[in-house]
Amino acid sequence: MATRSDVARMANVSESTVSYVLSGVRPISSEVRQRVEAAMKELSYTPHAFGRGLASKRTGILAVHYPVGERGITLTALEYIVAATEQARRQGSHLLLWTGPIDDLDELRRLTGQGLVDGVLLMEIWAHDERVNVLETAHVPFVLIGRTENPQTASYVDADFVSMGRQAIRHVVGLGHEVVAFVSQSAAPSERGYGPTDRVERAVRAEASAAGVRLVTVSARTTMRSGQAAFAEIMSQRPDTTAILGMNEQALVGVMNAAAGAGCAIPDDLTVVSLCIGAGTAAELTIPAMTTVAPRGEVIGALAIDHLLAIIDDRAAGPLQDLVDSELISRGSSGPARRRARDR
Amino acid sequence: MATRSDVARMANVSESTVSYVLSGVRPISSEVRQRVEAAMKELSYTPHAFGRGLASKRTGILAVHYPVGERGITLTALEYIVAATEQARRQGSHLLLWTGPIDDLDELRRLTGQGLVDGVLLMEIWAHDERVNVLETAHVPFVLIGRTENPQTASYVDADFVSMGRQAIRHVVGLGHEVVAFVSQSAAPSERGYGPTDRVERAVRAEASAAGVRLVTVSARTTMRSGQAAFAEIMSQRPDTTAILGMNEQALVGVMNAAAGAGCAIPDDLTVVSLCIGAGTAAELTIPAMTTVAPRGEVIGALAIDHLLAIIDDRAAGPLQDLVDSELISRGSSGPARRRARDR
DNA sequence: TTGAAAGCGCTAACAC
DNA sequence: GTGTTAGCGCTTTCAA
Repeated sequence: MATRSDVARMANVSESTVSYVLSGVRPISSEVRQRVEAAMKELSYTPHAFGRGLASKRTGILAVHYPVGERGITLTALEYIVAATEQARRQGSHLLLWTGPIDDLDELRRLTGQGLVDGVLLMEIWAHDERVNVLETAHVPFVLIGRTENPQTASYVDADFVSMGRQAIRHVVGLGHEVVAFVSQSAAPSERGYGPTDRVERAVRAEASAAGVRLVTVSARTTMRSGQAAFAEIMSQRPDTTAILGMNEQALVGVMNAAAGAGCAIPDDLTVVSLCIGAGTAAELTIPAMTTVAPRGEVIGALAIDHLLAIIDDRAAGPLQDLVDSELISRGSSGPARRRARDR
Repeated sequence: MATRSDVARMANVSESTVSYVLSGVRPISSEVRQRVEAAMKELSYTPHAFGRGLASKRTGILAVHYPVGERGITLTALEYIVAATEQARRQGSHLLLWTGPIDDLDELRRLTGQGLVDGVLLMEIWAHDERVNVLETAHVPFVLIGRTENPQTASYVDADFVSMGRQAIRHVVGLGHEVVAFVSQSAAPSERGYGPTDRVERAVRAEASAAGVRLVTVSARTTMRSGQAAFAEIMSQRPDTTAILGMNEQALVGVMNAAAGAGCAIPDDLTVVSLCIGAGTAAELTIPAMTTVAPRGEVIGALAIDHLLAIIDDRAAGPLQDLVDSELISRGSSGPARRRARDR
């Protein structure tokens, strides 16, 4: 591998001149520039990342922490990560993936203490997330994908769950539905302190009451069986329910299945809308495919990287905080409310 | 951040002694060792990765290239990546994720030319994969997850697709099935040169004929609708089919759906087995859940990292080539063949 | 407009 | 068993 001094020798200039040609912070005569560029091409010279990193205090490496844990990784989360990777690359940085436990703060300290990374992206943020403190005291630039309960000066990019609930309710209201059920997610121990589910639920409630629709809420675990039970419960509580929302895909698959079993056609007799906060994989696998309201992962991931780089480059005045609108994708599972329901 | 010289000063030793305490390649008196360790703790010293990297020619960073492309990323692939990340961490290395196009060889050259990474893991290997040449001529250690048509001296870890086909056939044969259908995956343009689908299909064919079962093959695209059509086609060709295998999840969901529609109960009337080469997400979302034969992603990912580190450390005599057995997970979609089928 | 030289934090001979 | 020192490849002041 050619080094800067090889290039300098070949171009008959000093070593520093080569650097300045590359960085462009100093005027260079076009004659010298040409010689240097020719030499670089000739030797197919690529600056050495570690040499540069040592000297410049900038490594060009960002890390993303996605604690895989028991929940496993979801396709939605993956979308964020891929988007972040691509945006980082576009901006000339590399992205390092770390999947260790969320509470392994020592490892986080070690990772940042090594001076390996310029900044960190944090995912799966808890309401009270210790990682924030660790990074703040270590003075390591970071951006949350998600939010703590009180982000204060922390920079974040998050899906706008309020608008997510609003979009879902407005969608069904626009289709004429008046009695709507919400399948909420019963909190597993591992969910404690994880905010999105609560936010979505509150938003759905608020928007439903603002729109004057009757909302019945039942809760289900993340299994199909539980969704089947939820459907039965809904129908016994409010047989006139014409639309079911939920943010728990597996349960919604169970709901659709139970509906079919009960002779209830989708979307003719029943509308189903999935609010994706996590998985995002079942929508295309049901018959009919599920209408979803889902975060725009590619926007969130890329924006988080932009913010992180802005902070690293000291271009950010205060904390950078953004909520990104979700996207409604109307597939086959939602349609106009039945006459019958209206006539009632 | 404390540096090595801070530690040396505090412990009243030379700077190199600090290094040797850390690396252990030189005998150190216990008295000195204690002083040094105390100083390191006191200053909460973490060796600087870039300093070490520059001096030692070892960066402690590995890269994994997963070309996301149009196919998107699958959960199976993700399992490999997460397993690799965790194994790398366990071995004291970091893993950098790169998702650029498979044919962006210049970017690959740049990545490795920067001296950033010690080695590379390649995923989604094509039959003729240019990346192999690029890395070989650049003398960058690498390991394939998958195989080229002729891997020769390249190290790889791959799922054993022959055993995968064999396991699936043996499973249904063991359950008494004698007429079996195989839903093959019609090759999309983006699949050209991607080997696993072919390997599985050949293995299924060979094992079926060895076991003396009748095998009818139909092909389907990766959609439910296509799977529904495939079911119809199978039933018109061989109405006595009692088991359907496939490696295309979406199509299998369609098959199960069409079967239900035709009054065909699973697993009582029909057994369905999914050979997972890619997605691996639908199995838990059908009713009943699908029996699968799937690669052991956590084994493959970890083994690939071990091999890569062995090559980097020059511990590998020749190419390291491994096939990893798949795992049959019997869920609800497979069961004994109906009497009726046997009586025939 | 260009060159010289002092580091960045660490490793690994080479001395003693 | 321990210290000294010459780099690793690059950036960036300071001089010219």
